[in-house]
Parts: sequence; structure tokens; C-alpha cells
Amino acid sequence: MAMRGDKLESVRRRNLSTVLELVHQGRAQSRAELTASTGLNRSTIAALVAELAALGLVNETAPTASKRVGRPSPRVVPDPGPAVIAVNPELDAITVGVVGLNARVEHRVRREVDHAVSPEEAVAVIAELTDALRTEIGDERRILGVGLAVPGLVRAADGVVRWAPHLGWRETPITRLVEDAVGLPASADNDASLAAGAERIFGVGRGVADLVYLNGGASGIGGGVIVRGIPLGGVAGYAGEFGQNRPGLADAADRATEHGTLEDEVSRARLLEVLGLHAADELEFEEALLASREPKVLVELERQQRILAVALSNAINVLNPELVVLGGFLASVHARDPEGLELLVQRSTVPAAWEGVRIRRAALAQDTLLIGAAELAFAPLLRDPAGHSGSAPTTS
Amino acid sequence: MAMRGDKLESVRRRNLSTVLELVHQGRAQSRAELTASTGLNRSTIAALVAELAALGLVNETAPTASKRVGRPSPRVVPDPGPAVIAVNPELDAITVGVVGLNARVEHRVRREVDHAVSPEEAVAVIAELTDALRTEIGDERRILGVGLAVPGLVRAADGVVRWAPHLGWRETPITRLVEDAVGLPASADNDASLAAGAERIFGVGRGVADLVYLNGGASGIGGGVIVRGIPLGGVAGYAGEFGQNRPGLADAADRATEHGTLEDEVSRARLLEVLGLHAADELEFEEALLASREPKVLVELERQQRILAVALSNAINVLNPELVVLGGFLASVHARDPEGLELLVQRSTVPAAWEGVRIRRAALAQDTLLIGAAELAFAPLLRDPAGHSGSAPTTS
DNA sequence: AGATATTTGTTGTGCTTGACCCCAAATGCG
DNA sequence: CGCATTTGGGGTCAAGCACAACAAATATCT
Repeated sequence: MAMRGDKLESVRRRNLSTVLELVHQGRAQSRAELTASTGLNRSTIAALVAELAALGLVNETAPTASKRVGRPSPRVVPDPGPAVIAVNPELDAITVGVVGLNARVEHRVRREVDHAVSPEEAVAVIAELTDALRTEIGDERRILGVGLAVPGLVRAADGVVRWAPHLGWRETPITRLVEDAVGLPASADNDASLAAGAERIFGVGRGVADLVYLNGGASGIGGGVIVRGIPLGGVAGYAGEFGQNRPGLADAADRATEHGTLEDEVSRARLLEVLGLHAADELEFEEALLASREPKVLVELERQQRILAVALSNAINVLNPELVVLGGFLASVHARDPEGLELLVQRSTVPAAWEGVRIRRAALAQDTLLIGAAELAFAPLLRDPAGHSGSAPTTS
Repeated sequence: MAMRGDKLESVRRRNLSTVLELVHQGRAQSRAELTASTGLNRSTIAALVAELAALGLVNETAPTASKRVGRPSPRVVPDPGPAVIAVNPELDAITVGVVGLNARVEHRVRREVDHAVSPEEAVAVIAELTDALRTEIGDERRILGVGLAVPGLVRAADGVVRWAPHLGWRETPITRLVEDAVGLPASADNDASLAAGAERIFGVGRGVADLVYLNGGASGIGGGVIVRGIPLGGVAGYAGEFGQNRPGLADAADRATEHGTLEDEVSRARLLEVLGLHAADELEFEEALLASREPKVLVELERQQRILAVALSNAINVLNPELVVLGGFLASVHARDPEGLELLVQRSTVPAAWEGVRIRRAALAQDTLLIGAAELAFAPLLRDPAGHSGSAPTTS
């Protein structure tokens, strides 16, 4: 609750942050564009870009032919040097990637595992894969830190995994373990929240300030909310647990479980069952779902659609977002009958709030989580570009 | 989406705003406290306070005996001059009040009406009551504007009432009408959202950054959400419509209505009915509810409690607030059995999110809405104290 | 009661930082 | 080829906060 005053120094910090973020997100490609979107003076932008260049964060290159009158403005692009390690531990595999300041996943390694790994095992794998990647990309790369997208509840303050049912982790200080093993500052957050951020900056949510993201995974439904462009964390960082919500059922016969939580009633497993499949990746699943004409598939699909619609309505009524993004198997459910789902949502949503909202499927496929985790690792740099001059691994 | 850069001028504006807000909210009472809570230098605070005093917004008075060592610091208090008109049009009455910069309701007039008033009638009454109040408080008072707390959906951008079922208003440009009739800049927002803000700054939510507020009124349930200390508006300002949500029912027998919306299932009218009352004000209602030992009251109360609990759980899972504030008849339902309600909420809430949350009744009684509306009218001044030097009614 | 420590107001100076002005450079267009 | 337009570059200016030194006002210690 520190309602802090504004030092002069903070102006510079914020401006550096703003410029670096614009370049990082690809929303400004030249100094001229930077002056336009920041409203700052040309000379100020010049100084800011020069400082960022001196910090090794951006590069100025020769202007491209723009076909416009006037002196061409030099391009400003993210420096290819700085990078982060993005990690996504899952039930069946641990994925580690290298993501540059341009937010592209440059390398990715996926290590399949045949059993639920303990935190210690996971950390060992992460350290091993990270080392492999670091030798692959060479020593000249400046690795800023590690970001983890964890399928579970993560305490924002210290990155402790409170509960990850999927992995079987409980009260696991994952960031500390990773920091000790890898020797880089680490941060962690809930996977769906990070995915929401990634979709906003680089996916369907580009330029959207208020969005709700729901991801349907194998083990449940997670979500993320973005308010005024800022990820909604809540007081401890546990926000977005749509899967544990209990939406009202229009028909009592729709209930299939005792608890009636969203992720029990609307589940990938139930759809796989009626589809007669045992296991399927996202693509196979969606193909099967879209192709099936079996009555029992239709019945189950419509049941889940009705329940999902109420859950979305509840979210829209409360949050009045501009966009609802559906990922994972929920994207497939949406793809099967977008208009039907919208109609159902509309029926139980406040009309005024319905007006402004769109429902879309997630745009970023497999890279979403790694990009989201990378954003987390980049966050301190983006927030204070000059403060991270030395690559000293500040163990927070 | 204007990611604006930081001008130097904005530093001064923000600092003036910060200081004025601290004084306005009573969170700093002396220059010494201001330096402590802003982190700014003593000399800077002196300059800022001097500027605010020159603007007629704060006064410096002789220091009070503080029993502490060191030179005593002069008190800084809101100037008694500036004030706003706060308005709350309701089904049965229109209330208008004068609120000073100290956030106290200095005067209030309540005009009972015997029928649902049209916007034009309401505006006429508002203008009349405002004029009466203005002559009462004298001409030396500087009236900054009018804030309206409307029981309905209000578009944030232009203050148009999209739909106020209680009043029967639809697509009503209420702020424009009031501006024309009163000759002061007017702004409007949903009553529950404003009440949430009032509770945060002056009620049970003091110092709380993330809270959810649910108000049980005669005609339904409204709500407001505050995230990181900022009221959650959503893309158009319609956020917080908890009343239209459909919470899941643990037992199908609990359903009493077709739609199953929260405000249909959990309603004051139903409780009045089982209590055998026809009409009652808040106090009478709560007394009757707390005193009753009738089985049918108990049954209905517990039914509503169960449904309310699920709705609260849904909100807590998604928003992870620090505090849930219940107002209106929901405060009475809570008062009857706080532990029982908490237990029910806990049962369907993510454990980690439950840890950090408290459920409390609203602290501000009848003044809540007027204070909330006044905050709305003060908002431009608080955001940019120097920009409002002349009392020129800027019709936004 | 007097001395001392502590806290805070006051004043003047200095540093940071962005704005602004003027000129040069580079492009498109007639 | 000249002109309009846009942008970069460098120097100057002004705004605003930090800081240091001193004075004032209080409590506490002796």
C-alpha cells in the first residue's frame, strides 16, 4: 500500500520501459513511430533509444524504404543478444525453450517423462536441458533469467507452488530450487495466466485491454484475466481459477458430477470417452470432434456447451471484457459450433455487456506457454531497463 | 491504447494528485506524514502543499500536540471550500447531498416520490434540490460538479444510462440532462460500483487493494470489484453485474425460479414474504430477520445462504480478493450466521484463495452511495488538482 | 532548569530530464 | 532540379525534485 511519490528518476525509468516494451512487442519499428506512439519529443526518443542501445537491448539499423515523403527514420529492433529460458513442466513432459527479446521461441527441447515427476526430478531435468540449450546458443548470449509456467496455483510473492494437482506438487518453492540448480533468477506463475498475457500481446488479443482467457487442458480448466492491459493476479496471485467455479445449470439433468464444478462437468476426458478415443493430441482431438456425427457425441457436446456458456456469461457479467479467448479443448468445442455457443452465452448475459464482447479461439498454438513464461522472465528488464545493466543474477 | 510517454509536467501533476488524495482520504494529516507516505523530500512536500493551498484545496493549520520528540509538523486538512453535489435517484425517493473535500456528507435532502419518475421528472427534482442546497450552503462554496449513483447500467464513456430496470430508464443521457438543468459538469456510474469505492476508501475496505462488494437492494443484487485499488469498470463500464450471474446449486431442490439468476434466487422480497412483512427499511428488516425463530424463515434463509455462498465462491476463485463486503440485505443475511456462511463459501472455494479472504458487512450505512457519487465528481480534481484552477464548468 | 537529542520547516544550490529551436539530411513530387 | 515534407542532431532552456545546511520546536535526560 505504498502510495509512493514520483521521483524524477522514475520518469526516465518509465520512458525507457515504455520504449523497450514497444520495441519488444513489435508495436513500433522506427524512431519516428516511437515518437508518434509515446508523444515524446524526437530528441528525447533519440536519447532513450541511444541509452537502450548502449545497454545492449536494442539495435538501430538502416531505414527501410517506406515510400513516404521525408527523411526516413532508422529502424529500431530488439537486440538479438538478451534472452530468457522459458519452462513448462507438465504431466507427460517438460518443455524448455530459449526466447529472445523479439519474443520468438528460438529453440525448444521437450523431454518426455513416463511418470509424475517430483520437484527435484523436474529441477534436474530443467537444469540439464537449460545447460544443453546454453551451450547450443553459445556464451555470447546474455541469459536474463528463467520463467516457469506451472499448471497449478502459484503464490505471486515468492513463486512457491501452493498446489499443482496435475503434477502432485504441494508447497514447492520451485523458483528457489531452479535458481539453485541453474544459477539464474527464476520466477513462476500459473500457466493459464501467462497464456492469457501471451495471447494479449502476441495473439488474438493484440491491442485488447480487457480480456478473459479460458484454457481447457487434460486435467482441468484454467484461466487468466487481463484488466486494463494488466494481468489480474488478485491479492496473492491465485486469480483466474474458473475451473473450480460452479456455474448454474439450466436443466438439472445436465449435471454429470457431484460437485458440479466447471472442470468436472466440462472436460476433455468426457469428450474423449464419447468419441471412443483413449488419448489424442490437440490436433487429433479437434479433428475427431469436428468430424463426428455420433448422437452421443452431439449430446455430450451440447451439454458441455450449455454449461460452458453459463460459465462464460458469469465471467462476462462481472468483468465486462472486450474479448473472451478459448484455448485447448475449449477452442475445439467453440470451433464445432461458434454461433450456437454465442447464442447460449448471449441468453444469460447482461445485454449491454454482451454488445461489446467477442468470443475467439486462441491464436498461439504450442508456443503460447513458453512465450508467456518468457514474458514473466523479461518482466523485470522491461519494467526497469537501466536497472538491469549488469547481468548480475539478482536472487529475489 | 495510447501508451503515452511521461512528460516532466506529469510528475508534478501526479505528485499533486497523490498528496491531495492522501489528504482527502484522511490517510495523512501532517506534512511529516506526507513525506513519510510519499517518500518525497521534505522540501518537495512543502512546495506541493503550498501549491495546493494556493489553489484553495488544502489548509495548513497549527500543529496538534503529538507527544513526540522533534519539531511538530503543521496539520494539512482539506479546505472546507470545494464541494460537490451527490445524487442518488431511487424508485421511492431522490436523494441529493453536498459533500466536501473531507468526504463528509454535510447536507442531504430526500424527496420522496410516489411513482416511478421519468428522467425528465428526476432531473427537475435534482435541479430543484440542488438549487435549494446551494442557497443553503451559501455562494462562497465552490461546487465542482455533480456525481450520480444510478441503480442500473451506466456507460462509462459518456454517462448514458443504458438500462435501469428499477427506474424504468433506457438509453438515458442522464449526465447531459443534469448538466443542462444544473449548469455543472455531471458524471454518473452504477451505484454498487460507487459504493464499492466508498467502502474501500472510507469503510471496511480501508487500505485494501483487492475487494469484491455485493449489495442486496430491493430490486436486485449489484456489485463492484476493485482491483489494485482501482474500480474495475470493464471495457464499457458495465462490470460487476453479479446479480445476473447463475451460480450452481448444490441441490436441485434449492432452485426457486426458472432463470436461476442470483438476484432471483437470493432476494429480499422472498425473505420479507416468509417473515410476513410487507415493507420494511433496512433496520426493521434486519431486526426481524435476526429475531425470527420461524422454521420457514430458517429454511428460506439457509437456502439463500447456500446459493449466495456459491456465488461468492465463484467470485473469489476468479478474483482472489482480500475482502468481500456485503451490503444491504445481504449484510443482514451475513449477520444472521457469519460462520455458517463462511463455512459454505470455504467448501467451494480454492483453498489457497480462501486463506487470504475475509467476509465483512459494509460499514458505511446510508451515506455510502452519496460518498461514492461524490468521489466520482471529485475524481477529475483529484486526478489533476492544478488543471482545475478555474472553476470553469468543463462540460465533458 | 538547562543541556542535548530528535524531528521538521526553510532556503538556496545542483542535477536530471524532457521540451524547444534551428539547421542539416534524406526522401518524394512536380 | 527545386521545393515541400519529414526526421535526425546538437545546443539551450526550463521544470522539478534531491540534497545540504541551518533554524525552530519539541521531548528527554541530567
